[in-house]
Amino acid sequence: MKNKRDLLLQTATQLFSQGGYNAVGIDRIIAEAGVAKMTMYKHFPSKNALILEMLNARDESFMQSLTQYIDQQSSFFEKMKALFSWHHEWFNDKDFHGCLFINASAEFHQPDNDIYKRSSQHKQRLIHYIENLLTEIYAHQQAKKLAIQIEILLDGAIIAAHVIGHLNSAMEAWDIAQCLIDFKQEN
Amino acid sequence: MKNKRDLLLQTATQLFSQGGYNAVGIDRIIAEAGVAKMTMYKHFPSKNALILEMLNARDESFMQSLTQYIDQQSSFFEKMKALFSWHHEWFNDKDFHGCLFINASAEFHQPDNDIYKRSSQHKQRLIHYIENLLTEIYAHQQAKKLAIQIEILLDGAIIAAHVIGHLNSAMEAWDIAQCLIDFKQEN
DNA sequence: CATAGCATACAGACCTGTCTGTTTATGACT
DNA sequence: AGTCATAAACAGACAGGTCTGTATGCTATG
Repeated sequence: MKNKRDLLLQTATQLFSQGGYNAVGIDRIIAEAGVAKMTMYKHFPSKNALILEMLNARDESFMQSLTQYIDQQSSFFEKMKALFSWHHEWFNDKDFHGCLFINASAEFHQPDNDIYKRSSQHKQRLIHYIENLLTEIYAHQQAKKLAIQIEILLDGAIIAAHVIGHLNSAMEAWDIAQCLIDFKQEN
Repeated sequence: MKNKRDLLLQTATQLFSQGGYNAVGIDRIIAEAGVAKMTMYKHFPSKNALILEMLNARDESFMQSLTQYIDQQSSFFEKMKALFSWHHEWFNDKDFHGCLFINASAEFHQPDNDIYKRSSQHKQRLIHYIENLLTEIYAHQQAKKLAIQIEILLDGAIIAAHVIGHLNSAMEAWDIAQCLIDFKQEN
């Protein structure tokens, strides 16, 4: 049997993803995880704390999975392409229910809310990673601007996949990115 | 005094926008609107029905405002630019709390949920409108593909503005669009 | 024996939707 | 113009359910 804390985080990730944060209660999470309520409250002092820790874990596994996927490629062009095809695979997973951070922002968007701030942080971390990828080709200033634009493409693709059900959106976004990025300087 | 039904819809729009759908209760809506609970339940049989009607009204006013704004322009280039600058103004409104339809999809994303279906419908309606704009320049097939890509740009900009707080995202998206669209055929 | 986890009940708050009875506005007829 | 019937909105209590978080004992395993 797994560590109860990780089991709770994993169950919470799945249920919050499927049902939303406010709609899914503590009782359902502990029932699905097969864990007593007191065990959960020993590991996480509140539901909000559970959500925050779950987002932390998700941020970590998201970035790790993405970077590993991209690191398999060597050329700049292939790396950028991998950035989009990783998203394509994500959207076409049967358990895709949108981005946990975007969805969290939808439910908790008071500026001082920790969950909201954590979601924003995740997106900024991703932008920063993309920016680093781009510095292989671009100057600092331009990489910064392009990173934000690519993040716009990726988030737009997430929404198109989730809300509209357009499961090819990541490839559409990649089309746009190719038109946006100048690959001529490629090494 | 206004029509109570419209007053309720307007109050619901504001409160759901600020606080989210599940977090805002009926009691708070009727209190803010200064309307009795039975009056609300006479106009809308349930909270879900209120949300649906509110989304209908928002869809209508959204499209009307956008199309009026765009119709002020005559050239294709200026119309496309207006599409993005309308969004820019929206994001920089002090009452901007993200897209009501994206946020609704985040809270209700069971495939058979009416609210989810309504949200998807709104996005599709917008895509269709953009597609019509594009047919001025492009062939049917290409306009269809481009419309989806531009919708990806707009939704990405919404997320960047709402989640990351990047209030210039609409203009960044417009930059991308200009690189995507061929204006040489402009009349 | 001690620690971790179990089951379950409970308090208190809140939520949706219903019920009742009162007040106000409207509008038609004399 | 004045009167009265009808409809709409009002206030507020209430039922039944759900939610979070706490408290209490019991069990099993090392």
